[in-house]
Amino acid sequence: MHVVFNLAASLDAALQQAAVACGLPEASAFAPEVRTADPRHGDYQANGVLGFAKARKLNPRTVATQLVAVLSPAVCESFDFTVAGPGFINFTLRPAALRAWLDAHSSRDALARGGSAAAPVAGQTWVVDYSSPNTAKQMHVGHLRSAVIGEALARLLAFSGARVIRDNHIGDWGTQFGKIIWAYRRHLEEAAFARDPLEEFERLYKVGHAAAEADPAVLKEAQQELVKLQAGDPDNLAIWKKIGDSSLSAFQQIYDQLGIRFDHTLGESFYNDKVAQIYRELTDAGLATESQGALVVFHPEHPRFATQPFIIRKSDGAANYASTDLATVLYRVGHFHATGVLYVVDSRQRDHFDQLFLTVPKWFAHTGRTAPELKLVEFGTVTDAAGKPLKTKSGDNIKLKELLAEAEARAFALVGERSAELPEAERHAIAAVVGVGSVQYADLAQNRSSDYIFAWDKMISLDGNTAAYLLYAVARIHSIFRKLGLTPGGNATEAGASGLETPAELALARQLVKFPDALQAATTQLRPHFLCLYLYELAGTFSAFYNADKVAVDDAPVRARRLLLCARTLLILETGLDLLGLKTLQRM
RNA sequence: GCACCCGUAGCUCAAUUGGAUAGAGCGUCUGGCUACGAACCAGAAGGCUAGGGGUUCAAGUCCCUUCGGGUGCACCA
Repeated sequence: MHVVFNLAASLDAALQQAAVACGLPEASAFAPEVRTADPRHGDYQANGVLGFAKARKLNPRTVATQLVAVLSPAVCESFDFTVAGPGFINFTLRPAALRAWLDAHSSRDALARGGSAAAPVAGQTWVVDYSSPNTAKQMHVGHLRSAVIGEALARLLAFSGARVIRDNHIGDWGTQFGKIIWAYRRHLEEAAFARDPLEEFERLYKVGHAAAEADPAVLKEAQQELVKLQAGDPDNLAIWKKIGDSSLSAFQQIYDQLGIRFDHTLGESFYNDKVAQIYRELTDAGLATESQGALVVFHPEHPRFATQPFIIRKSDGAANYASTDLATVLYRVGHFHATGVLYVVDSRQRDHFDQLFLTVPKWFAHTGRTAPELKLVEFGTVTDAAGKPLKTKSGDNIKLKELLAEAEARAFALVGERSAELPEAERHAIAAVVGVGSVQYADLAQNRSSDYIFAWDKMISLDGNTAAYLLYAVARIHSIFRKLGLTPGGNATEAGASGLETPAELALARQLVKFPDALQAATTQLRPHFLCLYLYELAGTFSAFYNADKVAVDDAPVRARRLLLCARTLLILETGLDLLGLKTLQRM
């Protein structure tokens, strides 16, 4: 029996063929709309007959019955189906078809081949613009979501066959550097700098900022430092470089914990010499005009941006983030040949990106270029229980370094409770995976658009839709194989497996074959929570199976088929968690 | 003032973009370890989807409106 990776998509195609075969009027306009179904109704359901029939004054049930009568032999072999309700077609996979899918998808490579076979992004080049902190400041909780969500999306796109370019668009060219350099020259504490350069730069910024606030003469001096820096003064450039280097190495420690590795770190300074071309082209195209001394773009067709300007050059002649973001688009198209760009940013920047996305197509059209697809992947704010932006008690931003350290400490305490018998070094290693994974997963599991309430108890919790629950399922499966001295997915382990039979076995197999749907939903909609939800349900279905049917039974064919289910569950859980950016464990 | 986002069980969140009886977890209650990890499982209770109107075979989802919350709006990104 031949089975494809994405069964829903294959049913969709089969129904379209059937529409032609049974001579439906306007058959080419028929969209079957096959989706995974509530288990009460089967494995997949086609909803499209209703709308199609209604619009042509046909009886939906009659149309559905006609379609079903001419379904291809391949579909009939794999599925049972019925016409139900007002005109739904329900499909239920036969056990042999479930088994065939599981046999055909026994490795990560097989899953990846399936995932990229029909994916729209396969072969395309996508730049993912995420994380993007400012230098001279430590990363704080506000930087968490972009990093975590961006990394997951980058992995998902790559798994679907896209060429992915991870670009950390750091803020390394702002006005803050004048104040830092001013303070660096006067108030640097060598010992503190040696201990943690970034913390010292952060302190120097506060010193410089306060001094400039208090004394206009200082402000002037700081501005002079900035002018010197921008004019290429070697001393100031050296200080600026030092700030950048120490910032990047501090960022890298966080990225290492989160499993993030960028291909490029091209910050605002990189585009410093590329903005003049932007001013010129936008002006020549008639898009940019002078207003109140600034160079701005209006969009007359838009209700708000007809009057709310997109400022691409400040009235003092300096670039701002609109200038550099425009230059960045051009670079990514010209240099990386990007099909599109994902901007993983806080939803408060919506206006800016709406304006950017309105400007780029007009600009590219005027200059005879093909505009890339620009997509805003926006996310809500991280808040406390009261719904206010998360801060420390003293009102500062919570440092990411400290947040991750606390997550590990909480996980370590938990591992001590549950698995005191493991060596301490292993407990620490486990705590690192569980702690950081919990933070990542709690963020990813929720629909990114909404604000996100940060709560340790919910996050590090052992049950519910959490990282620990999923990691536990993974560890338990590894444990089965370890006890039996077998390798997951090994040919010998699964040889002679009999057909799937018990309700728990079948339920687990049904859940496994729906991985492609979750993968597709998460990737095309750029919403990792669809994958999280799926993996959580898979882990739950596995636990039910594990409780209902003993794996290590004496009956060899039964044991082999249950080991096969264990191995596929493990494969999909580990693949899925890896796509989300989480590490997994063999013991915990 | 203008614009955008949001309001789902006591709490935290889903609902495959208009599909069938709105689902999970936490908390509460009842059961299950001399079987492979109980960090688990089986079950119960809990809802006028903020209120009102509309669109259609079908609305938590789309349109209008009221109320409540959040965010953005001339040079910080």
